[in-house]
Amino acid sequence: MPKPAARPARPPSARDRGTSKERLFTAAAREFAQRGFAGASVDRIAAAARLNKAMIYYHFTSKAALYREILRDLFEAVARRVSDTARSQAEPADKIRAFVEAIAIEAEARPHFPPIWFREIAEGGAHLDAATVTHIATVLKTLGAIVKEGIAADRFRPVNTLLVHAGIVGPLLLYFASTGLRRRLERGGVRGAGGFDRNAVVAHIQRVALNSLERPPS
Amino acid sequence: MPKPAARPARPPSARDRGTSKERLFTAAAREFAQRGFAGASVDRIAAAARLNKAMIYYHFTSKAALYREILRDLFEAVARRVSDTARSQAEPADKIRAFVEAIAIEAEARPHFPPIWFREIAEGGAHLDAATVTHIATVLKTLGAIVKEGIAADRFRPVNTLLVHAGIVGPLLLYFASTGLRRRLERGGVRGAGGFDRNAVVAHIQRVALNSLERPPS
DNA sequence: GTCTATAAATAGATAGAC
DNA sequence: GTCTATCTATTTATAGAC
Repeated sequence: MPKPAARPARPPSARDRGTSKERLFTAAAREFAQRGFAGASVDRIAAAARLNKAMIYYHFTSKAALYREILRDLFEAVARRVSDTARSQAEPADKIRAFVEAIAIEAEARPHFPPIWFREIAEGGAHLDAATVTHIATVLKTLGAIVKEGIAADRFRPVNTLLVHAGIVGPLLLYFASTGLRRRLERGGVRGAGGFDRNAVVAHIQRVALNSLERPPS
Repeated sequence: MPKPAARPARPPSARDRGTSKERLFTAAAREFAQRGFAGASVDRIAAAARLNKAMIYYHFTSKAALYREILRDLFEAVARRVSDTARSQAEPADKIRAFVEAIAIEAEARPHFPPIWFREIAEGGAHLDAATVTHIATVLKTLGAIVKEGIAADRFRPVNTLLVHAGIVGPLLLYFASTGLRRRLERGGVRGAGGFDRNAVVAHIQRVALNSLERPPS
C-alpha cells in the first residue's frame, strides 16, 4: 500500500476496517503468504476482503501487480527501519543488535513477511521489481556499513557482509516463518518445538552474530 | 522414489536416463522447487520427462501424492546422512562440523531441497505425511543428542537445540536456495552477491555454530 | 506401459449495468 | 466504487484404445 493516507475518524466496526483498497491489500498479503503467488486466488482474496473480484482489477491492474506492490511495501518498510538503525551514534556492536531487532520487529508487524520472503527466494526473486531490489540492496548495504565501521574501529574481524546477513536473517526468518510447522512437529513428537520465547530467539541471534564478528578483547 | 532398485546396465543415452517413473520423479522435483506445489503443472512435469500426463497417474496416484513422495524421499535422505554423522566416535565439536557438512551435501546433491523446504515451511508443513515428520524429528533429535553429549562432557554450554538448529539450517538453506536471487541482486547493483565460495560458507557456519556452543577454553 | 480424448472444475481477466 | 455475468485458458483427473 503506497501511503496509508491520513483518513478521517471512522466508526471502527469490528471487521470492517479500512478502505476497500486497504482491505484487499491486507487480505492479499495473507493469501499470498499462505498459498504463494500461484496458489493464491483472486476470488478468495476478494471474498476475504468482503468485496467482489472485479475490485482487485479496479484498484490494482492484475494479480501480479498486486503481488509486486505487496513485495515493494514490505521491503520498503524493512529498508526504512533498518536504515534508521544505522544512523545513530551507537557502538558497532549495538548497531548489530539493533539490526537484528529491526528485522524481528518487521517480521512480527507483518506476519506475511517471512513466508512471502521464503517463497520469493525459492522463486529466484522472479516477482521483484526494480524498486524492491533497491530496497533489498539498502538492507544489505546498511549492514555492510555497520560491519565496515566495526572493522575500521578494530572491534570486528573482517567478515563477509553476506555471511553475516545470512547468519542473522536465515535463523530469524526460519523462526518466524515456522510457527505453523513447529506446532505440527510438536504434535509429531518433537517436544519443545511449538513453544518458544521470542526474546530468547532474538537475544541468541544477536549473541551469535556478535560472536562471529567481535575480536576477543585483548 | 522408494528404492532406486538395482537396474541392469543400460545404454546411458544422453537425455534418456532412468525408468519412466524415475524420470517423472526427477522432473517433478525440479518443477515443484521452481514453482511450488500449486504452481507446478502435471502437464509440464510429464513433458519434461518426455511422457504423457496420464503416466503420472499411472505411477503415482495424484499430484499431491507425488509431491508427498518427493518430500518423504528428501527427508529420508537427510535424516540418514545426519544419523551417520552422529554414530562416529568423534569429538562433539567435530560432530557439529559434520552435521553442518551433511546438510550442505544433501542441499547440493538435491538442488530441489532448499527451495522445496522453504516453501513447505511457508505453508506450515501442510503436505508432510507422518513418515516425513518422523524423518524431520530424527534430524532434530540427532542434533539434540550431539549438543547433549557436548554439554555432558563440559565442552558445550547449555543451549536450546532448536536455536542451534536454526543457526545452522537457516543460513545454509538461505545460501543454497538464493543462488538465483543473488544473481538478480548482483545485476541490481549489490556487488559480490552472485559469486560465493561454497566452502567459505560451510566453514563460516561451522565456526559460528561452534562459537555459540563451545565454552571458552579455561 | 503409454497414449488420445475428454470431462469437470477453476483460474485470471473484462464488459457493462448500476 | 461496486456489482453480475461471462469469456477464455488452464487445471487435475479419468476412460479407454493400443
